[in-house]
Amino acid sequence: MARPAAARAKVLDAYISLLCEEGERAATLEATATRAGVSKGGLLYHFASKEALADAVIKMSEDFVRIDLNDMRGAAEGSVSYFIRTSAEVNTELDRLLTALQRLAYSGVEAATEQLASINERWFEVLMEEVGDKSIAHLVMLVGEGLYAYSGTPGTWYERHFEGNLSQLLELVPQLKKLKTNNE
Amino acid sequence: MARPAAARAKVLDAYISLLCEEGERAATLEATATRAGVSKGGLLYHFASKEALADAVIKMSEDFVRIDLNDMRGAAEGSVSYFIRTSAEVNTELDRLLTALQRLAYSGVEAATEQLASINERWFEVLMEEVGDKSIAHLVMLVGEGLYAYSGTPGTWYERHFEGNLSQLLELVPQLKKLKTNNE
DNA sequence: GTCTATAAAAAGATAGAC
DNA sequence: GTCTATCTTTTTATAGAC
Repeated sequence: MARPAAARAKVLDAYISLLCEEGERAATLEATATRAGVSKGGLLYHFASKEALADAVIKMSEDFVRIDLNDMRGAAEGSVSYFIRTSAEVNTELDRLLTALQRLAYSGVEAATEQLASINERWFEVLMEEVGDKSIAHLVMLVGEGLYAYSGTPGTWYERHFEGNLSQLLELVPQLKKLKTNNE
Repeated sequence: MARPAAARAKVLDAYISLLCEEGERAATLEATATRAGVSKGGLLYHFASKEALADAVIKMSEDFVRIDLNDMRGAAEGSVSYFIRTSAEVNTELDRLLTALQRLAYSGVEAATEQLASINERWFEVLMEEVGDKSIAHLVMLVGEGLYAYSGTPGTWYERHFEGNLSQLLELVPQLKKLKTNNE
């Protein structure tokens, strides 16, 4: 089995797409199977339950996050710029996975909540390595989360006012890193 | 009917609580009715359908947002500080309503998505009145969204690293307002 | 591996008694 | 206004043919 079950990957991709584009309520087994072009029975051969589908999303997110953390640490532009820039990216595989995770978490899937917490913890560690100051690292985390949240929801002020201005935000990064705080 | 239907308010409150604490999937008619201490039939007398419940959340959020926007405009500390400070507040009625809205939006309820978009648009307007510069207003919106997102999900780095440091973030506000951008 | 058919459970909603 | 009983639809999951 050099290339294991192309159908399995199609099902998982369909599930993630539905989560991202239409929300958790729409991501039923039936809708997922249909979008993947298989039957419900076919889907359930690869994923024995809905929980198994969610677990697969979590597992897949972990693979992509590890790559991201590695890239972030090695980024020539610095981890802060890398983090802010990529937080605004849409439709990368990592972004889709994070969005899917969030939809699951907000629907009540505990394991997804925990994975998101773990991811945030690790991003924060890498940022701290570069900026040293806790309050500045906090600020960067907040900006990143804001970018992620807004870029993922078209139709808000973001689309009308912000989109395209990311470069200006990135120009502020060196100034952000020099803000003075009262940290001990 | 000086005090119309205490039960109705209890049902709506139960629904909002379930959305916030356990996610949209858990907020079924049955669970909502049980938490409110009424039967399913009793619930359906006040809210004819699930959609009616969601609509009531949206309507109620509008009332509280109008008050918030007014307070924001009149805040002695300035709208930026007010916005950042209140974005980190948890368990205020407005915060609960915004969280409930978000859960609905991410589950696929269109009207909730639209209401959130409208709210963001109005916050942005008020911030612009104070800071003038688009990029700075963007930055503040992003920080606020980040604070809101993180403060609402216990168990992340926020709880372990940030909580209690809000005052330090607020001390950065005057510096943020003086950042230099290349806006025309 | 994938399908169809079917079962089992959960969720949303109606009807009518009180 | 609130309840119980019931119905319908949707969703999840199983069984077994191909």
